[in-house]
Parts: sequence; C-alpha cells; structure tokens
Amino acid sequence: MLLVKKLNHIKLNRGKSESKIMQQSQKEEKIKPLENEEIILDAQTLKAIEDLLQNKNSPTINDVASISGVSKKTVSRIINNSENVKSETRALVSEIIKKIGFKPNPQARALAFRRSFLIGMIYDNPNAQYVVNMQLGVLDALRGTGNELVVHPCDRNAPNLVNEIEDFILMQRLSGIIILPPIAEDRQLLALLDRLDVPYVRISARDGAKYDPPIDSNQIVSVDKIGCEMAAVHLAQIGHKRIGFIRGNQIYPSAHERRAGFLAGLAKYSIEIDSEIDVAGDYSFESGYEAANIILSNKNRPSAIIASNDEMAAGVYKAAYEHGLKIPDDLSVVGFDDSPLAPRLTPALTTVRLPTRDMAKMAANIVLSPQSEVAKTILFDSNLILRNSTKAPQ
Amino acid sequence: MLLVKKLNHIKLNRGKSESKIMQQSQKEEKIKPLENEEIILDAQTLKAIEDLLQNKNSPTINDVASISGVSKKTVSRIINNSENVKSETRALVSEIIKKIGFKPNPQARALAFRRSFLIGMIYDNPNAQYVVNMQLGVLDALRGTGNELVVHPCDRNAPNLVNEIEDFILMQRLSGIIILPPIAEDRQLLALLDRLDVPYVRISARDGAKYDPPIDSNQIVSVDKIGCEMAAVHLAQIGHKRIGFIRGNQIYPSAHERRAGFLAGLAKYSIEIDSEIDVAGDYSFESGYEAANIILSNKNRPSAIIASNDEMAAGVYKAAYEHGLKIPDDLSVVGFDDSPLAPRLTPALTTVRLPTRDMAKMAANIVLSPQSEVAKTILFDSNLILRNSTKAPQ
DNA sequence: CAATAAATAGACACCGGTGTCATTAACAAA
DNA sequence: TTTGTTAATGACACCGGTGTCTATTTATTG
Repeated sequence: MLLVKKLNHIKLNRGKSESKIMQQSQKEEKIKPLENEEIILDAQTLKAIEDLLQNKNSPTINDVASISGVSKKTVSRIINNSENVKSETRALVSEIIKKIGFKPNPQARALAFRRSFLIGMIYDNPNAQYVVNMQLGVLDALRGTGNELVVHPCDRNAPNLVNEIEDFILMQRLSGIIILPPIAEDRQLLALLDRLDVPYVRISARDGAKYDPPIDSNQIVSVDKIGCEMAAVHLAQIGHKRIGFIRGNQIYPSAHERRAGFLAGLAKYSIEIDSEIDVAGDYSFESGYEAANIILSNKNRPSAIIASNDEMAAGVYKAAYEHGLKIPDDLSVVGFDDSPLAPRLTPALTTVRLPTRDMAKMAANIVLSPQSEVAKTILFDSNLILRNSTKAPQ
Repeated sequence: MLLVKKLNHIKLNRGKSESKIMQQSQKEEKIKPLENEEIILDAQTLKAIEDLLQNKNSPTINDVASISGVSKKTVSRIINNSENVKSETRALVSEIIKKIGFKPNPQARALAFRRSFLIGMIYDNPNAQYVVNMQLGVLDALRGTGNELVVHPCDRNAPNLVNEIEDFILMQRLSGIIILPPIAEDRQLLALLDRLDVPYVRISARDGAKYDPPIDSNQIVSVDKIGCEMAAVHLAQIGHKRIGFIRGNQIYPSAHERRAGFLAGLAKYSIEIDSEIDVAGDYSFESGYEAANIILSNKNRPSAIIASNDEMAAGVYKAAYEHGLKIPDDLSVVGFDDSPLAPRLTPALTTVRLPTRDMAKMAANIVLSPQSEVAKTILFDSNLILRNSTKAPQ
C-alpha cells in the first residue's frame, strides 16, 4: 500500500521563487501510487479539513484549492473531468473534494458556461398522468447528472406563446428542452427552437420526416399504429366481425396513426370499415359518449368498439350502460393510453400502453448527450394490455 | 408634454473631472418631467440602441448602463426597485431597458444573491392529477416573478431521502420550497427544512399545530373534514340510515380528518356508526374493492358507502357490480378528491373537491413573500360535488 | 545530453449581476 | 452664503466558477 501525500499548503498566487520551492518539497514528499492506491492525508491537511467543516457555509472551489495546494483551475479541471491532470493530483484532490463534501455551485458554473444545467419541459397537455410520467422519465435520466427539470406548461392558444417561450429559454439559458405533443408539432415553436440553438427533442406520435414540409429534429416517436393494429387483430381473432371506431382529435398526428393501425388490423382479416360506425371524436369523455351513442344506435350494431383513448372509452361505458348493454358480454371495448382510469373502470378496460416514461428518459438522454449533426428518430412500440372489457361476441 | 433627455453618453469608469463635466451638461439638457411624462430619446441614443440590437447576444446590464450613461449599479437598483433613484433616472433607464429588451441574467443574480430564484416542489404522491394541479397552482403564482419551478419527486422510503433533499436544496440554493403530503408530515424532513433556513410551506390535510409535538411552520391546510361531513349529511338528508365507510391509509392525516368528518355528519343526524361497516382501506383501488366486498357482504347491508377517496370509490363500483347491485338505485356511493376518474365513472361519482390549485398558488405566494416571524396557517374548505352516484334509498 | 515537444499547472480576466462604502448632488436650516 | 443632512450615484470588490494563455515539468528525440 502506497501513500500519496498532499501536495503542500502554500498560498495561491505565490511568486516564482516560492513556486520553485514548492516543487522541490513536493518531490521529496510524494510517493508514486500504484493501482488501488490508498490516499492518506497528512495531519496538517486533516486539520485544515476539520477547520473548514466547522464553517457553516458550503465549501467552494477555493477551499478545495487551498487545502489541496493546487490552483482552483486545476480543481475545476478535475470537476469537469478535463484532460491533462496528473493522476496523482486528480486522486488527491478528488479525495479532498469527497472529504469536505464540495459540490460545485450550479449558478456559478451556469454563469461561466453560459448555460444553466436546467432542462425545460414544455407542454400543453390535459392528461395529467401522461405529463407526470414524462416528468418522471426525464428525471430518471437527469438523476446524478447535476441537471434539474423545470416544468413549463403553457397555453397553445396564447397569442404570444412563442415570445413567452423564447423569453423562458433565453433568460434561463436552458441546457436543453423536451417538448411534448401536441405543441411538439407547432411549426412556429419548432422554428423558434431551431433558431435558438438549444438542444431539444420532440416527443410525438408520428415521424416528423413524413410531414410535408418535413420536420428535421431529434424526436422520440411512439408507434401508436402498432397498438391499434394489435387491438383490431385481437378483436378479430376472438370472432368480432363488425367493429366500431371512435377517432381522436384530427389535429393530433396520434389520431391519424391510431386510425391507420385500426384499418391495418381490419385489413389483415379482410374486414371492411363501415363509415357509419367510424365516428369522429376529440379525445374527450363527452365526445366518446356521443360517438358511442351514434354507433350503438346503428341498425346493424357492432359487437365491439375501439376508442382512440381511454377517456372516450369511458364514454363508451356510459353509453353502453344507457343502452342497456353489458360490457364485455354485449359489447367489447378497447381504449388507448392505459391511463389510471383503465384498470379502475368496471370491467377493467383493455387498452394500449405507450412506454411514456421510457420515451421521456430517452429524450432526456439525447438532450444531455453531445449533439450529433444528424437528427435522430427513435421509435417506441406501443402494446396491447388485455383486461376484462373484451370477449368473444355472443 | 415634457421631455426627459437621456443623461449622456460618456464611458463608465471615468475620472473625477470628467464626472463633473457630465453633471453640468446633464443639468443643461434635462427637463423635469411631470406626471404622464413621455420619454423621448435623442438620436444618438437611438442609434446606440439600434447598434446593440444588431448584436445577437442578449443585452447585459453593462449595455443598459453605457447606453443610459449611468453606472451598472444604478441599473441594478432600478431592476430591483431599490430606493434612492431619482424618478427621472428611473424613467429613462426603464425606457431603455424596455427598448432593448434587457432581461437580467438569473444565474448571475443567483450567484450574487446567493439564491437561485428557483422554487422546489418536493413530493412523493401517486396521484398524478393532484401533483399536476399543485404544479399549475404554483406556476400561477410564479408567473411574472422571475422564479421558476423545479419539480422533485422522491421516494419516501429511500434510506438517504433526507440527504438527497439536502443536497438538492443546498446545491440549487432554492429560493423556496413547497412540500406536498404525505412527506409534508415527515419529521426528519421538516427538521432539515428548519435547519436549512429556506422558506418553505407545507401542504397538508391537518393543522400541524394540533400534532404532538406540534409542527410550527407555514402551512396550507385543506379542511377535508368539512367535505366528508357534507357527504354524510347529504346521504342522511336524502334518507340513508345506514352508511358504510372506507378509511384511507392511517399514516396520512387526511385519513383521520376524513373519517372525523364522516362521524361528525352522522352525529348531526344521530346515526350511530357500526364498526362492521367502517372498514380499513389504504387509498388504493384494490383496497376499496376489498373493503366494499366486506361491507356489501354484511348481513345488514348499508344503502350507501362513503369512500375516503375516488380510487377506492371506483373499487366500490367494481364490488357493487359483482354483487349485482346497481348504483345509485341499490347503493349510493361518495368519493373524495374529485379526481378525473370521478366524472368518467358510470354513473358519475358524487365526490368531495379540494381547491388544490388555489392551495398551491397560495403556498407559492407565501414562499415568495417576505417571511413574517409567526408561522401562517391558511385553511381551505373542501366541498361536495353532486353527481349521479347518490339517490334516496329504495 | 541538449533540444524539442507534450503534459501539466497556474495567473488572470471574465461570466453578469449585487453589496459596501465613498463621493457628489440636492436641499433645508442657520 | 455657509453648513449640515439626506438623496442619488458610482467605484470597486465579490459571488464561484470557467476560458485563455503562459509558465513550468516531464517525456521524447536526435
């Protein structure tokens, strides 16, 4: 076991002659460490650490520097894992940093780096569970990186939305931005983000490259289509021949993707879509209720309904109840989102789950990592969660 | 209409003699403004502003200072609404600040002020809607104050919870903290907050002063009791004589308060509580389901059940369904929280609403305002939301 | 072994504000 | 007019880090 003695204790800003003296004494004291070195600090250093810890203020980089006997720039290099630091120096200073519990001040770093180590999450989404899952996912990725999450819900209809968000980003000097649907499709906002030169990731239900004009940015895409296709296939497999569909709000890409999945599933079983039971909705409970009323009043009532989200599926439950239909015996229902609502409905709702939290985590990781030139698109599959709201038709 | 000319354009850090010259020329140029003064800048200043706006970087306090011809300290005073600034100076500099769109850099201020203008929200709460409402309420209060919200969900069972939160607070130098239940009752955490000397507000369902030992801190208290009492009174009024109750998790004060409200309501109608239908739950859907099964299997089945939250009320729906009981005809149900679930259940659930968002807004306002010595307690009443899950017994 | 290059460390200015204290201006009282 | 007092302003250090450039060691090479 070898020792690394602390370098020395002289003041900073010393003159040249002093500097030379230091180097000499240093040479004498120091012993080169092997692997698995153990750092042992001398009594004087331990005393200095002790004294410092009495102090109520949290230690600064200057404290570390003076105790270690190096310049604060060297400490800075070690904090930031920069190159060109001798491994012994690094080991010693790291030890002292740990001993005195030094944590670099984020505001000071922010000032010097010209960015805040804050990640902003911008959204206007009514689904609380979705938003919370996204926050949790981002925090999963941020943990231990020294970054924090600043949430910024907004109103997509506010006239000065773009300006407001610009102020937010510029003032806070955000290190990165994650933007959730539906405003992740807002062209003006995306133009702003491109202009501001802040790393950002869009979360969406459809690949931006497929738009016209295409959106060229990092994005996390949930493949909503797959899940809806699985739902349709599931219903067809257990014997349903006539299946109603309630669409989402058409301004969201997700609505188109989900319906496309539904159609794809039907196509596999050569079932034709009947426009009379393919009804518009807007993702709200009420619209689901109304759409279900239309579908269930059809002279050739379907034996199953797929709703484009769980809210609307809950509306189907209400309409079924009023039509005297029992779920799943008289009517099978499938939702989308696997919201907290789904398992709590009676009977529990079969639905499609998106890996929301994982998507957000991935988004944050991309924002944190050094940006490559080409925009990344990462796809996440959705999948079907079977519960008790579907059954073979009678 | 009178004019305020800009003071002058000399460089900062000028010598004394220069300084005198400035003052003289200033006297000649300046005209005292009346109320409703209109600020007119001279051509030279406008040119300087023009030049600055070409620059891509956001303007700094030095830019404002040099254009206005005052020191940056004076600009600082104006930003912070300090005293001892001549009203003309203030008007002029404010005008220039507006013209060039100067926004003080929060990180620089944070460094100098030794606090970050970030408000932390600390919680471990599974109810997404509750959390999101709290966030929205806090943001309502923060808007326009230059503060931002940093969210910090955590795990109440983590062994190093206190240390982790201490690091969070100290490193980020939070300007204030809002802490949500249930961890707003955690004694260790509260001890930490007291020790750290950061303004914080607890949100809770029971007045901390009533604890033993009492908690002495700013707090926003929801009076859960009132709402439950109203629920019990409502059921009694429409004729229910035998009412079941499902308790919440007893580690939360809310559980006690809600049950106390229930008992108070019964007492008003001289209804006695039967311990056989006063069943434990833990706020989860499953526990509600199981408790309801116990209650509904009672030989003397009650005609109504009050559940301590909506989740458990949804569990009651499931149990009722399985017992072949129709809500509300055979069984009335009342929940608590007015979660998004409540109106989406079939039939829509009568429940108690807490003014969550308003509570959070108030909490944030307290955290932002200069702290008085005495701890504030602010009460918010809950109230009953009537929907379709209650009906006179048959 | 000297000459040269590469690795390591430090000095100093700077990021963009605020605190403290000194200085000057404005105003009231003598 | 002079003096005393308060209002208004500025100079300068400082908050706690990083960037740049220079100086010093150490390693490499002819």
